[in-house]
Amino acid sequence: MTETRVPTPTLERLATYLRVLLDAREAGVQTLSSRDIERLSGISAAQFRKDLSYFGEFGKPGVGYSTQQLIECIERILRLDREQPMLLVGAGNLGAALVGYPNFRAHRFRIAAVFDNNFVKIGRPFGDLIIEDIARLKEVNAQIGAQIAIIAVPANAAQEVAEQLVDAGIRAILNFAPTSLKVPPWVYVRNVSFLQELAVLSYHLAQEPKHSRDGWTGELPSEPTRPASLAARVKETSDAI
Amino acid sequence: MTETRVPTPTLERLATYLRVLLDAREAGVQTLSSRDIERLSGISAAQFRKDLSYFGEFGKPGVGYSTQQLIECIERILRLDREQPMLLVGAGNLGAALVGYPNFRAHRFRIAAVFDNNFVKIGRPFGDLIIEDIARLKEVNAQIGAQIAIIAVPANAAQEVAEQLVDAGIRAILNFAPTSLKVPPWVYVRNVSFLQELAVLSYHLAQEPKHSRDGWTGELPSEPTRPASLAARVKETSDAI
DNA sequence: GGCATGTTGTGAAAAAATTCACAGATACCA
DNA sequence: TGGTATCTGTGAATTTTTTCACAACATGCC
Repeated sequence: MTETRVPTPTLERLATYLRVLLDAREAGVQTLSSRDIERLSGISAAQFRKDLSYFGEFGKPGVGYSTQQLIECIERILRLDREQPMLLVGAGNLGAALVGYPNFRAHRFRIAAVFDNNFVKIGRPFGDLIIEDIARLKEVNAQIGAQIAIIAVPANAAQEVAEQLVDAGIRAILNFAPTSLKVPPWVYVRNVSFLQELAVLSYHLAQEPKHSRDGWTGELPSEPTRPASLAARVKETSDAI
Repeated sequence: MTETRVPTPTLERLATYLRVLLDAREAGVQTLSSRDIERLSGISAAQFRKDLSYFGEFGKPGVGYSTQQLIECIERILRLDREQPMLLVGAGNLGAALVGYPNFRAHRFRIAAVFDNNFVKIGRPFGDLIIEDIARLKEVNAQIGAQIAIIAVPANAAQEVAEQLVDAGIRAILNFAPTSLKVPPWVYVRNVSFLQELAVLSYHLAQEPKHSRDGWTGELPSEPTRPASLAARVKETSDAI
């Protein structure tokens, strides 16, 4: 493992591995092999091992990976081992969903401030926060020191917001607006596009199904070696996301 | 262009091209070259041409692409040329954001029914709709005939929901729950994970900035040949997503 | 110890995706 | 008409990512 750049797909999968590992720890599983990960995540065992190999050696041949240890390693790699304050711009429905998203805290992400440009909303409570005037973005972030921001405003406002964020010292942006942001090279942007996702789904509907229904039993190709407790199903009314 | 399977990244980019084309049409632009697309989308001209080549020949050498014509072609490819009813499961904050998402309609996606398992919510209005009992999923979809569904429930409920959706005849699922769904091979699933996106951002914060700030002027490397109208900025209070 | 079983880490091979580079087509102008 | 400039479509080259396959290591059992 020398000084290679890590592929983005690898980073994306790392978050999946972490989720699986946390579930396993919850279930009291001390050790997992790469094949266990494959079964639990749908990502191939070889892929998993290769992904980890970019960062070092974490497993023990013949045994597997210590759940606890690997969790800690991945959290360190992804910088999930420290509190990460974030700025949210756009106090609409999506913003509300993000502010209320319960899983953020488990990964030490915290929305530290919400901004909007609608003077009717400014000053109103929003989750635990008060909606701030977008004009005060730089000022507020001077206190917070967030490096990550989430853009949840309409496309026509997104570029301007991005520029304000960059000015406020933001180095990474999660952009939900359907537009291509132009930012300086030291700012990293990831776009989330619901329409893009739906479009890809839609395309696949058009294709002839390559897989027939024959032979599908509804049973998962599971290995009976592990107790079912790992995949225990919580069966109760549970709040939607 | 023979019978090749289309790469998924190509499909994802198609939605981006479409967005750019719609903006251009709105601005009255009749024709676009692949380099225009590159400037507007950030995706390279060669990539754009290669992507289209999977589906046929749409441009005119020396001229470019007819905005209107290419829009129609991409909409046909992505099956965006017909009404597409969808089922939404999970009437939480995220569900609310999706039901209220304005851009769906422009692409002929329509959330036709919302389901939840929380008896307190069932029967209550949700956007234009009434929240239905998840138990009636199959029954309701017998009327609607949706092929696409969106899962916006917590991870521990997602697998069960997926199975009910499959039973109700759904063929494509957009999954917001942080879990790996097991579905029959004729069902196509795409996962959206906010945590995954944030984790990748977080990782990049850790990396040494490869790009120094030197030479960044804030100016985009734009070509002055086209009128600014195309990138006209709407400057007003606009509702967040 | 010796052997059977199971697992990792990783070069090498394969597959997939992107970029290059250019022939050929179109438009425009003098 | 010929010359110049522009732009597409695509085979080939390149780069990136995934998969394969196996040596080396660990464990448990007799």
